[in-house]
Amino acid sequence: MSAVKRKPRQPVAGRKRLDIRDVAHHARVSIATVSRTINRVPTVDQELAKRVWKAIEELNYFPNTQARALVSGRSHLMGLLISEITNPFFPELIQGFEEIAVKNGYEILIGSTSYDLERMDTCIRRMLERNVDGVAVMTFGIEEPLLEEFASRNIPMVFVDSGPPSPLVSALVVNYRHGIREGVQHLAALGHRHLGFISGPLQQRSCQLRKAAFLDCCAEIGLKPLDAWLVEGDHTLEGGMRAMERLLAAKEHPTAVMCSNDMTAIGALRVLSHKGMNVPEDLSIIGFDDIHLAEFVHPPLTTVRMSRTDLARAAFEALRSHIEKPDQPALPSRYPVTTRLTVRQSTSYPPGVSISNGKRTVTRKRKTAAK
Amino acid sequence: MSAVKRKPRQPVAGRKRLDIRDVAHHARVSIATVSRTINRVPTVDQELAKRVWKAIEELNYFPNTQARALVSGRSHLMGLLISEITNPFFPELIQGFEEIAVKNGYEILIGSTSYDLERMDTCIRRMLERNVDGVAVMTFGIEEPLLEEFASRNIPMVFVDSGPPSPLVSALVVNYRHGIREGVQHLAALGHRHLGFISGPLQQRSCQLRKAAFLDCCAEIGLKPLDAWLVEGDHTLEGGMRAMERLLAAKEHPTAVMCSNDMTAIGALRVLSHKGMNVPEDLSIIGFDDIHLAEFVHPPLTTVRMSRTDLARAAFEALRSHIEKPDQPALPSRYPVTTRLTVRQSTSYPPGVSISNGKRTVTRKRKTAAK
DNA sequence: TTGAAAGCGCTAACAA
DNA sequence: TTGTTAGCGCTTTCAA
Repeated sequence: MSAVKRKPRQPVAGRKRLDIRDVAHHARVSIATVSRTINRVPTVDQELAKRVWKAIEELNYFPNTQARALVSGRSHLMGLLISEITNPFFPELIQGFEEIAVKNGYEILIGSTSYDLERMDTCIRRMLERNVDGVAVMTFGIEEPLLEEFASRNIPMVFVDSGPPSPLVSALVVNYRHGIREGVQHLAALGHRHLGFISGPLQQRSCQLRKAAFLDCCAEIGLKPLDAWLVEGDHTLEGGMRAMERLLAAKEHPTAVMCSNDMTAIGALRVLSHKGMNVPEDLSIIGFDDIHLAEFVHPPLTTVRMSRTDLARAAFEALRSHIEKPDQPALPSRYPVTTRLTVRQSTSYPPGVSISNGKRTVTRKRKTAAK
Repeated sequence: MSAVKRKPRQPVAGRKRLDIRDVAHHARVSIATVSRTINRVPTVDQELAKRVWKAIEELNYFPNTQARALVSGRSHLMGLLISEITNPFFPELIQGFEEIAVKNGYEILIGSTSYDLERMDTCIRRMLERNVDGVAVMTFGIEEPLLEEFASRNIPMVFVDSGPPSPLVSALVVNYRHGIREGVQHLAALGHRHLGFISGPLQQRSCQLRKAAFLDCCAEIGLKPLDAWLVEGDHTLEGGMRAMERLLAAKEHPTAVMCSNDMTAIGALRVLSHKGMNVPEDLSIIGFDDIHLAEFVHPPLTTVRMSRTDLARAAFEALRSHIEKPDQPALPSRYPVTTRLTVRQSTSYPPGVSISNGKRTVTRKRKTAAK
């Protein structure tokens, strides 16, 4: 009952921050009013609000996020689960996500799974412990049962291409077909009839979709790639090299190869260059993603662009609407993201077809002229 | 006085997590004992501890980080301030830092400044708001007065190459000279006398140091590069291209060029390839960093390796010792990080010197043979 | 419209 | 060795 005098706890040496009481005192109002002002509750008197803001300004106060999170049950933290931070696609995605998240008052917790179950588990645990308000699963199709942990706690998620159906889960639906069709038709228009495809790891849903889109788009125009021209890579540069070597080992090889991502394409380019083959004269290559680097390889890569900014924005918005309007009846649960071809210099006529179907065609220069 | 019955607040629909009380109840002990058990306070009875762990296991309980942070004053969050997440050097650094941080119970908050003062300010504010326990400033020498915000709050910091002197600040001291000397002497041993250098942005301390090390190492062996051979880049691929073009515009150009980072070197390689010049036959190139990509450009890049893992580990340890042993009298405040040359295929004899000083030398193949 | 006060889940001081 | 309890800084209910 009686207030026993205790020595006040000082958590870490001298690290005492200003708190809401200091502001309240300075502005001669109650802490409740300060809280309401900060949270822009409309019923606060103009005059008082002004005093509060002035005090905040003068003291350079900002609220303690942990306390806020503790009491409100919202951490303003979003988990961002990616495959591999060293794949250049992801930093670009992170950048986009971070930008929009920060602008809207969220912080992000990045988890890099490296396609490893145990790491995935650690990432999920970290996110659970930090109480993320939502999770963007940008691993492109490794949907683990592990993710049930989020679902069972009613933590919203957003997936790419897939994801368990649930009221709190949305999906970014990437229209691979659009860009891939442009790519296939671009090759066909150049005269290619022998197309190959280096896929990503086929246990990933997204990689299956890309490959299927490629095959369908070929079929649409009556093309049927040989089995030996369909090789599985792993979305790394090294994997791309290995895959291209396998492709070239076939008795006949295609005159154009589409790759499931740009790193794969860059690996393919390396192998061709090592073997003394010229791109696009001897073989055309198309990538996928349009990472920054794509423009700077030799030759600059023709590729299907999937915008990181679009992806990041859609993922963020999907999560935000679930978090902030949890009882909205009809939230969109599918967010479309499109893809489109960017033509650069890794594609041209197939060998020996530079004058075909009556059109006079200009042969490309071997070396790009220096500007 | 009287306990008024209130409707218990339910923060977010159904998101009720288990708390320490549930565990206490389940294990038939007090919450204090649960807390002590979790925090491994040695005075807990073995028997009780066992019961507590069992309860934790059975309930799949884990503590609420925000509550812990609030009461302990420690967020177990470290800020990681980098320049540009899309520069491949940084994801590799982040990966290393994240790995060691997570293993030790810390989470990281990444701030990408993009060399922009305003963004830097935002990053600092975010870190302050989230109450980071320490900050690793890996921007390589943009020390802003803004960082005073941390110092004035007694938040430990670690810098690369520099940083304001203070008891809570440590510095990673990179021995640029070691690797750069190896590079310069490697070139000299091959017969090069005309060396150029493409620096990074010279307002960065780290870039000044690299350039100075290069010049000193040249001087050591009696070499003095022409002014026209010392060009400033900006550590991007595009910047490297521009810089190399400027270098080639000089009346005479050097026979070997060292670059302040690998992206710059890769840009330089591009330009040379566009101009039809062969590396290393016409010009040798050395990079700096040894990013993953360095091995995969054409030709594979000879470069000075600065280990991201070493850097990350040193930064983490520096912060951790300040955070966890704040009153340790003699903490190391300088952590050495070394660099060393990795020889690949972008360096060779200067043109026309392939048979020199009596040694018979093998001319390199133009194309690397395919394996 | 405002203020007092009850917690959010936890740690740690103190009492037993 | 264990339990009781006062806060950590904030939001929000309730009463005024």
